Amino acid sequence: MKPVVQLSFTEENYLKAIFSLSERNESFDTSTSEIADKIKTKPPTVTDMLRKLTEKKLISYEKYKRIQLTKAGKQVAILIIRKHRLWEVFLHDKLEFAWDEVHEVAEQLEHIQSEQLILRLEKYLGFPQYDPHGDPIPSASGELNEIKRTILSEVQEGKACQVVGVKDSSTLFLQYLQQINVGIGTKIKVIEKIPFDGSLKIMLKKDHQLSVSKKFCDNVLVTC
Amino acid sequence: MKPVVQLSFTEENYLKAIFSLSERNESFDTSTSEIADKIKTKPPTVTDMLRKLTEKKLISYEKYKRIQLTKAGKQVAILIIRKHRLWEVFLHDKLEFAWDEVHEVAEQLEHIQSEQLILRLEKYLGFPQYDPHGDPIPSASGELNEIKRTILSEVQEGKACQVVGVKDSSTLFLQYLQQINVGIGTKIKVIEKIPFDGSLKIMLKKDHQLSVSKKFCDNVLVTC
DNA sequence: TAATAAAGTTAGATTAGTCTAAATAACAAG
DNA sequence: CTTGTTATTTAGACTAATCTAACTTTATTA
Repeated sequence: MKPVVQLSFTEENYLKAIFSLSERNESFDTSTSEIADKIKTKPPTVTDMLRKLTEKKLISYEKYKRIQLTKAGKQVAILIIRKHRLWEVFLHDKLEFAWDEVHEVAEQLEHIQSEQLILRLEKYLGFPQYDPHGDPIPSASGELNEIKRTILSEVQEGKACQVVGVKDSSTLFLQYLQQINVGIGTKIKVIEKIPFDGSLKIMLKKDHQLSVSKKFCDNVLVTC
Repeated sequence: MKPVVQLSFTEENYLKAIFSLSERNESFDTSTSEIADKIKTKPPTVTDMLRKLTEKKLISYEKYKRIQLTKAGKQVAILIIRKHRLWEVFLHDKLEFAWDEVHEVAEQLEHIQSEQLILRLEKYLGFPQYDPHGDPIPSASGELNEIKRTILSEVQEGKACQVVGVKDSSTLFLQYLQQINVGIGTKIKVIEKIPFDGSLKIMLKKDHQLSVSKKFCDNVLVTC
């Protein structure tokens, strides 16, 4: 599903901002000043842009009311996010940028216009499903898996999660996982986090508690 | 040698255009209308930009006179060309774009701002010396080797050139080269091109003529 | 060398994106 | 339900990059 109109760099950034702000509440909408904050502009600038995006039928909006993306607008936003995340994978996996250094450059790369480029990049990277932050990468047709992955060490105390993969796939690590009976789908509840060494006390089944090291938790991928 | 000022996308394009137009004559200069043609704008637009670039000391220019890059302007232009050509190598070598498809996308990628990105990309690509068209890639400090490489099949009838490398480095091909006594530095004059099958009649030493196939000529890299 | 053509510049207007200051609408709270 | 605060929009102005039309300078050539 290709976007019909050619959008400017700036318009793309507004759509992306509206998308991510909308995702944060039940009604999937946002406001002028929230957008202004996010984009780092002033509200009047946003109002002008809202008029423009409304004309292009990318958002639905009425004066003084809250703002929502239309189906078309959402589609565009998701494709930008797709490009952003694929570039992040490239920067991290191939150019060896640290996971917290990739965002800034990907902000620029996401606006490069070439469908071929993204399709080939995706193939070259081996059709990754998640970016280096654990966020899911939308498909070329705009499907977005909502589930975010993180490492077990970042799960909050008291929260439960489910194993979806590992970072380190060394034999030693995989053997250890088998031994303690942890695999894809295993449910884990974080009982306690020890600040001293970053280790965790976790619960696997009812009453089956276990202590695991920081290193362990850094290599287990989970969803909440 | 980093550019001092932050330049816009557009300013960068003007500098690049002025650079390539200047390269084409003895006096290393160009004119308003040549630039307008190249950038696909109208002459008055160019005049405005010339004033701006003069203020920033990137070109030397006086009303109604011809235009030259300053040392600083040349430096900026060369760094953009460096980025452009490195991206071309990436697109060709890694993403498998054909050599004639890479230019358009590289035109966009060359404006991405991140020194780290380019340094890491260069390393990732194995410090290539030439882009897929045979044009030399400037170093990070702005040194540009002026010699352009091409394949032997593209040398004009009657012209002489010198071997600098091969594309195909299979044992069979290298053995054949050795057998006919062709290596790095060998001088070759193209006597005749046979349009029928693309084969060439070449002269190696005085009176030592030889016929070689199109396939052969496509795999020998030369400079003129 | 004077007339004419070509190249280049100035003047004035336009569009996209931004701003500040002022006006207006929506909301919240006594 | 009126009043005050906050959010939003309008009005008017600015900058960068572009254009057309008109004017000026340079180059050509008869």
